[in-house]
Amino acid sequence: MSATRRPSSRGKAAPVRERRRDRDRTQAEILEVATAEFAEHGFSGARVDEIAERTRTTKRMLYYYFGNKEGLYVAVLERAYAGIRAAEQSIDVDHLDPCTAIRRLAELTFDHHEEHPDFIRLVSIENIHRGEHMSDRLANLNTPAIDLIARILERGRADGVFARDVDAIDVHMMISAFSVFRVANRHTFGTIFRRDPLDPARREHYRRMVGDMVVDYLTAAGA
Amino acid sequence: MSATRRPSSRGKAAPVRERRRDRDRTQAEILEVATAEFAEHGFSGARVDEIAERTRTTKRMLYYYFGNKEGLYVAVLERAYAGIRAAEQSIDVDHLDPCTAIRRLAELTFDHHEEHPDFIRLVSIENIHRGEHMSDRLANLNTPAIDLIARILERGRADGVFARDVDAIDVHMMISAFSVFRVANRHTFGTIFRRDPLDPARREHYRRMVGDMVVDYLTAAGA
Amino acid sequence: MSATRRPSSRGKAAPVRERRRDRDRTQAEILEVATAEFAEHGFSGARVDEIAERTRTTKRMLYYYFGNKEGLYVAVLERAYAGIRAAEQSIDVDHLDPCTAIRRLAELTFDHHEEHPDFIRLVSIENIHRGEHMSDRLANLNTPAIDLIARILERGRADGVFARDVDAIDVHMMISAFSVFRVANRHTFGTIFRRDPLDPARREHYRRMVGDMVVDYLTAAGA
Amino acid sequence: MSATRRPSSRGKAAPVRERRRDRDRTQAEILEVATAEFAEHGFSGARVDEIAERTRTTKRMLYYYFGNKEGLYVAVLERAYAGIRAAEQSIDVDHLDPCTAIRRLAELTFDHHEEHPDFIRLVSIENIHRGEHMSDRLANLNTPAIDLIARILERGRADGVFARDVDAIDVHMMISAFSVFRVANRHTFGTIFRRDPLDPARREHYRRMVGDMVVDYLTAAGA
DNA sequence: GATGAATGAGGATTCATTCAT
DNA sequence: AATGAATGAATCCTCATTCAT
Repeated sequence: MSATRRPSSRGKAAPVRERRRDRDRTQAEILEVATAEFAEHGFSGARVDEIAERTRTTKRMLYYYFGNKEGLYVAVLERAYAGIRAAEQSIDVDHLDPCTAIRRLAELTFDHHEEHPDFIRLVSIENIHRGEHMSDRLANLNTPAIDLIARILERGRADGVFARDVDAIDVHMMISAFSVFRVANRHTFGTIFRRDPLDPARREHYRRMVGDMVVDYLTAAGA
Repeated sequence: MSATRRPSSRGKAAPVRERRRDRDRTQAEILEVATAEFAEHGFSGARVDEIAERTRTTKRMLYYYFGNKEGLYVAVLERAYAGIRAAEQSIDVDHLDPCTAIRRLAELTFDHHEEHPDFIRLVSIENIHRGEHMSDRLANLNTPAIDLIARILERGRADGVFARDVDAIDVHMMISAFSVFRVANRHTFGTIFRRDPLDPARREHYRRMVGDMVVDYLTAAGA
Repeated sequence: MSATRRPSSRGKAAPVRERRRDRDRTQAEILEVATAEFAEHGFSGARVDEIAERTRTTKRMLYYYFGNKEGLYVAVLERAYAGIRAAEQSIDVDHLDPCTAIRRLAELTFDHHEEHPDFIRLVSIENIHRGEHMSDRLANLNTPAIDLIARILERGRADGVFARDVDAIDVHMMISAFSVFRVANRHTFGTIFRRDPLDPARREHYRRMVGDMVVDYLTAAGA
Repeated sequence: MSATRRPSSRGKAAPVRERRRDRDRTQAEILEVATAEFAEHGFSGARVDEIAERTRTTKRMLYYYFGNKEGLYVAVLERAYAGIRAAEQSIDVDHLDPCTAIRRLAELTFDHHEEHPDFIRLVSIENIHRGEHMSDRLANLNTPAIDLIARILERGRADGVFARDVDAIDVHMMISAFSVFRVANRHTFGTIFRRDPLDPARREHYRRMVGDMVVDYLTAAGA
């Protein structure tokens, strides 16, 4: 208790900035908990009470900061997308030859999705809602992955190694499809075919598979 | 229990066979409506009242036939999987050369998913629930697609056209990933990249893409 | 307890009609209580919980029967207007001479409003809401008072006792204004002028006053 | 208390008179906005947040100046009554003959209420609350209208033109009833009888009507 | 005098499910 | 085999008010 109480009451200064930091910290905590709850149960299944209870604040604050359940959900979604954008922005494959570069990018996407199942779940959930909470802000954000792929494709074609006529968005879709499916459809696929796509023993196999898939497609002789 | 069961067969009506047909028809109607509702809103978002209202029977009947909301959902899910099984069972590609055969199969999967978005939605929804409603019955059902692919792979390797070392389930996963993603993630992908994966104008392109992808992968020189 | 339990379980018959009567009785009870609550506190001030608590049923039933708070309010309002319509319908002044008849009608309106302060309050409340809950059904109902007044005016003019050129609706407004004001504005008027308009000691005086007012107006020499 | 009061008058600013003017202006602005809000939605329906938001000050100020919601409402009510008092105080009809004078007064009341629907609404609202916020201050204020009417009645009786035995308060009630009803019950009356009492086309008719009504009543032959 | 963040208590509404017949 | 009425337990949300500075 007393550990969380900051020594704020000295003199008159410093409070505004600190209060704002509190505010941000509180919001961040709410978003953290809400992300878990929405990812676990979907929008309808998520419980506002449950989120509030796992926070140091009260339910009232969720409404104070985010308006209503939907506002909170949208904030969660935007935060999730901001995360993957940040991850993509730190990728640098320009120094690799085109084949290695695109394989590397596929593997990083593969890794990211495996490590962020909650993001994948949120995306599935949002698609069930027909993307109705995707604000324009999300659409207008830059998409680093596409730019990366575009540069790789350009180099690959200049080098003559990529024969396939396809653009960056579709290549991204191919990589995403595989990487997302493995996480998103893990349970139905695993149950029906008795093979868990996330089984660590098969991880390397699948990781190589996504790279092979995209490289083979781009370099195919008959393309 | 037995006290409430009346002999009922007195008077003119009550032919047993006809009553059963009525019963089946009623159940089928309920399942039809429930499929739409669950696919549209997910398990938590679906409303029992809504399902009942769009049926010619009453809410009480849902409980009479399916026990509770979850029982109805499970029945909907099983019916949906039975549908795709039936579709797969009617596929015959044994007369085609391996490359054409696998491409054909990929295209049929691609077509099926495009034509059955509700099935894709139900699968997404069930994965959000971590497949907890996937009964053993679903797991134990035969999986025609896998058998088909297995036969094609065998022929392809015998002919020497398929160099890639991969089994039928993983090939199926690759095809499914692409075909499912296009439908399942249509909205988020479409919003972010401003390209609707289901745009009819791009349909042929994507259909060829899934075939190229799997053929290139299986036939890759370096494999 | 056992007194309220009807001996319904004999044989198989009779339940439907009886159940409906129960239903009607329950609804009537809810409306009775709701009328008091809305009249006392207005729409916003009224508490659904409070209404439910003073009923033999539960809060859930209010929603079952009336949809929501507003639906209940509208039902209350319509029932209140139905009451005054019924009262007006039983008035018969055709056998009286025009002056006596219009005076009689004024007095009956005066009496009715004094005896139904909750109706007057509901009308005030609904006017605060700009009549937004006045359904067309209310507007389309016949208005017995107007017909009565119209007949009296006609006779009075035929007899030559009513010189004033005015129609039934405006005469009704004059009578209503006085009779409603006395009840509706009792408190502010009473406080400011230290004279309670509903003081029984002044009742006869005001009752005669409304009659004089309308008769003088209709018969005025200079009209 | 006194600990929080700082001397404040150090440096250039802080002229006491100016600060008071600021204070008065702020209060006046709050009252203006609060009047609209309370008149529109009633006491329970009014929102403190809404009032604060439409003001240049903050919500905290409402509490600082008026204590709580009820205190603000009382202030609004008193201000509203002060307004009509001021209006009445500027009336001068002593130079007119009694009939013309009382008709003039009735018309001025009629005009005032038409022009101040928010005042009429506040009065209705306060009556719903059984006048519980009418402070003694309101009761003790002088009532110019009554004095005016009293003088007119006296002159009229001295002249022999007013035969009716009635006092000023009751005459005021008759005039107010008509003038208030027309505004206060506009919506219910208008809906039911399909005649808007505030229709500009009928304004002159009603204005003459209130004058005729009171003059006829006071001068009636049989009185 | 002034402010933005915070909040406890309550308020309307919904939902899957069952009861009586 | 069928039905309309009924319901307990949540569930989302709001509101006047106060706290810390």
